[in-house]
Amino acid sequence: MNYNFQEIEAKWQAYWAKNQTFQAQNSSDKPKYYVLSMFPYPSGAGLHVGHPLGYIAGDIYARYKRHKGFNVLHPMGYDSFGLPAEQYAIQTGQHPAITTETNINRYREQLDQLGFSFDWSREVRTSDPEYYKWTQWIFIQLFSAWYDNKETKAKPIDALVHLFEKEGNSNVDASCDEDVPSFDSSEWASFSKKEQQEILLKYRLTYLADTEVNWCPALGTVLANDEIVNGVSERGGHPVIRKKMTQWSMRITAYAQRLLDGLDTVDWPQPLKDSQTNWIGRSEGASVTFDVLSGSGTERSRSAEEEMLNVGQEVQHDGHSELDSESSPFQIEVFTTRPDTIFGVSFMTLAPEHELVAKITTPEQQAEVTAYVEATAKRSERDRMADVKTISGVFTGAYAEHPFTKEPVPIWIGDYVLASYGTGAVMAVPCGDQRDFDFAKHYGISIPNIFEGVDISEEAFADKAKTIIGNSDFLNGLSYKEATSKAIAELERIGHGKGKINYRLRDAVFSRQRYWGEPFPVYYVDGMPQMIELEHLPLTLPEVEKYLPTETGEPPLGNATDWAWDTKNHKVVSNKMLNPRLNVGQEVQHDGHSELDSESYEGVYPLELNTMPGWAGSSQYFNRYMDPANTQAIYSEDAIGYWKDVDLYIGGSEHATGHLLYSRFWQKFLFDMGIAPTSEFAKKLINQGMITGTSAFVYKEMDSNKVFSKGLIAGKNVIPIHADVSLVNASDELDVDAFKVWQPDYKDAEFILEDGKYIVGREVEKMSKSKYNVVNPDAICDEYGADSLRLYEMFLGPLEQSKPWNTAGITGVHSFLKKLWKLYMPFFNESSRQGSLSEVEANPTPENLKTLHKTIKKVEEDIENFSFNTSVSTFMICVNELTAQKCAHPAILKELLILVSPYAPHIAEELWQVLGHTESIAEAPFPKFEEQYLVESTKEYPISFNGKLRFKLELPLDMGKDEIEATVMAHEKTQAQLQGRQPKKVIVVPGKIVNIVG
RNA sequence: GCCUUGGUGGCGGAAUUGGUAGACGCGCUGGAUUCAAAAUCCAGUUCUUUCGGGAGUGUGGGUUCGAUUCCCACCCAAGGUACCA
Repeated sequence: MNYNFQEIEAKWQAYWAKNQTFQAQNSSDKPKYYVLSMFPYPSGAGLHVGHPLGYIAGDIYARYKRHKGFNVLHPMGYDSFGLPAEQYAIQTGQHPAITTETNINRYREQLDQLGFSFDWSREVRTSDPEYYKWTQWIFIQLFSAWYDNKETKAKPIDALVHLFEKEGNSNVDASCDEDVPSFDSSEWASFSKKEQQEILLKYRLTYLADTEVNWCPALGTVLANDEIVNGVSERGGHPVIRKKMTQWSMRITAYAQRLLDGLDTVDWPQPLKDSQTNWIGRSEGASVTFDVLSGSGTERSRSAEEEMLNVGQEVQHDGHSELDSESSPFQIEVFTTRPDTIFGVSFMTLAPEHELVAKITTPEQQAEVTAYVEATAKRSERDRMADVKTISGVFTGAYAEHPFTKEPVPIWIGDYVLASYGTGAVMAVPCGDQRDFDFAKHYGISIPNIFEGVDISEEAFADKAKTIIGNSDFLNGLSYKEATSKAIAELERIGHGKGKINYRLRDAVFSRQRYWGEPFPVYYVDGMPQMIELEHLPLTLPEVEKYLPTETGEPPLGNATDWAWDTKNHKVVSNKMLNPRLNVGQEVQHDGHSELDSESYEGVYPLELNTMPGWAGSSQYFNRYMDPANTQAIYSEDAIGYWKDVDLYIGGSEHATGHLLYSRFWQKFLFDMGIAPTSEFAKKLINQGMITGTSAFVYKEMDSNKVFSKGLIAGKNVIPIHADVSLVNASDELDVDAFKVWQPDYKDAEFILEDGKYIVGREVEKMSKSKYNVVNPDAICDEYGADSLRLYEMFLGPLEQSKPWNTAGITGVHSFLKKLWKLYMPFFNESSRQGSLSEVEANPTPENLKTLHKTIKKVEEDIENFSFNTSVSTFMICVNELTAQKCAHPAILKELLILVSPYAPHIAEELWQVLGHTESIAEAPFPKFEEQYLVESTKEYPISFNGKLRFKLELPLDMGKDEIEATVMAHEKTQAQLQGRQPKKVIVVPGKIVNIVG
């Protein structure tokens, strides 16, 4: 009986589906374990061999935990909203729902083929209205909440309204927009409904705001920072510009500190934690306010000219004490991480976009400043970033007053200061910051030294640890730390600043001008957003004629004819029902509305035209799996109370600052609202590495029709052209005829061979359709089976490392499976297709037991450490040893099967049946390792001299230290005598090893 | 630049409370079986050598009887991030 993997795999996949072997229950006597692999976006290209790597690892762990007696939840679903389906729809008119469905079916087929233990009864799809109903619901929850900085948690907005009614907002410390006016309870009461709503919107965790966004004209949409790579869109590589738009935003910044703190509580990879820490970008320092010196009249202008003339020298100003007495109309707030260096300030720099630039610039400098601001605005963000070396800036003519010395400080503008970080203004300390130093050098601004014993003639000194402040009044002689806290205390005392923590993290823009995403459950009354009640959700996507933005520049949903909300009947109605006289802030052009009865307008309002971004649907899917069919709530309290959180999450590191940050944010919010029981959703996370492709190249000579084999290209001017890897055999030999059929452009090309073969060049690249290096799992399953593929993917190398795919090596694991199969053949009874145990009676030999328990120990350790690659080796050794031992004992073979079954479940099930079991192996208890079978009576000790192996001695294990020493000494004496030298001294390191010291 | 991870045969990679470096697999070499091939099985395979040995885990130092493993300095590669004040 041969190992017929195709028959076996089909049989067991059908068995698992029919018996719902892997369906999880939401309660159990067993402890729970939740294994989750990141759900895929079902792209049209299907799976390649790189995709299943993480799924296989997760599946092995899930199956292992099942053997270990856990109630395992191991679900799978699809992140099925996304741009590719929409792009395809724009090109072909095919509805994205249809292409998505087709792709999902293809994915399912491919996944099923690999024998995963997914509980498909819990499948979710983010584009399913029954799923995105709850995405919309979470949006409403965020809209209905504000963040209380005092208690560092989110609270219902009703509580805030109550506070406003009682005492206004003076005692409220909330994460909110900066331009919130202060008011008391009577003022609040006097506001109109609309004014109240406008104020509340500034507090809500999701809010509408005019934000400067990354607008991609080619895609007609807004992109998140992480969707832009090197200044162009990640998808398509189109240019991106800055543009102001009214957008929904998520107040993730409220959670900045908690997102940072939470990282210490989870077992996630360090690089991933670091990249989130980096992304949040906490810096500790102080905000300092500088008064702008008023009187930018002639006197001030003259000073400015002097300043410009007396470059590099300290400028003495007369009469500025007079100016001090004048009250300053403007203040510049800066953020600095080095308040200790405040006496080193010799100028200030504002971002060109800073709002004060226009107000403080003196008439003399006006022309130059305006020209500079305009020139900067024209340059794209990309140009500005690419051009870091060029120093540019302009003096505004204005001065600020140093808060301590009261000296005037010239105010410059420069594009090295970013409007989007901090306050868009810096106090420049050229002696302590290289950029300030370079700027000062370039424009001849003075560089006062405020460090003790440091030479700053060549470059700035930024080493905090070695800093001793000098030349700084009350800070003299202090270290960085002491000076910082003292400077902050002084600033606070004189009312010119305070300690501050600044974050790089920005609020997340949540609107997308796309069709294929979740619609917002939002309609507008008098321009103010209103939420649709839960019982009327989901608000499903409307049909549209075309998927592009409208001619008036509205998002694709602007094309929908039925996209208005009837608040009386709680349903979507035709746009024609809209009252065109309503001032809704959105242009709605309709013909023929005059025919309509004005009553049709009553209570009908326009709906939001934007859709949610890709990360909306993926930010809570892991919790929805716990109770996916629930129509009353996102999940029941019982379900989430039982499963709580993900125990093991497996996925790619590319989601570090996107999905994984947003998901943590939503989880913390739901935790605050008492909807989720934990504030982190995944205890442990593993990033599987990427499987790269091995591209093949042919070499075409420039200006000729010749294509040279790899060995012949030296000294020739050739260009490498990708060849499809399926046309190349394991020895890098190209099937030239097949290549000509595949690329008809080359059908007349002359292929220059070496030794009668055309040898291709090889290079490791990312696996991609365009590089023709994609290896498809289907072909491999056909030829070697899913079990071979699963084993091989694990065998390739450590899970977390990226590694190149090379199909050639799969024969190794495949022949292991054949050997394993052979081991069980004595039990195979052809007539009954069942094993019979009667033929065996002998006990397992000590060798059998030793091999087995060695394997149990290693495999268990490996799985716990996610070192799946080494356990495949362990299996191979085990099978080789048992084969050599002619082991045919069912007790040994049974336990071995359970060890193998997480890795190669189909063959394990089949052989399990061969051994006479009628139930699935899935629930069989994991073998227990017993030390006694590994204990030996003697041990071989390496005896070394000066680190080099001299000889080995086999000694009884129970021998004491002195005895070993004596035995080795005796041996050494004999050796020394034989070699005619003096014997060396013997030292025994307790429990370890024997050494001989000269 | 900064942060992180890593650097071991022809290749993928084993081995860390410091203890025989190169497990296991691929590839390669030789052999068995076969009319032959595939498949299977056995043996060999870090380099070098005058067959005694010598060298060897990115480079240079250090600690130690003994270092792939620990310490210091440097080089290289991959990933992340970047005028972040």
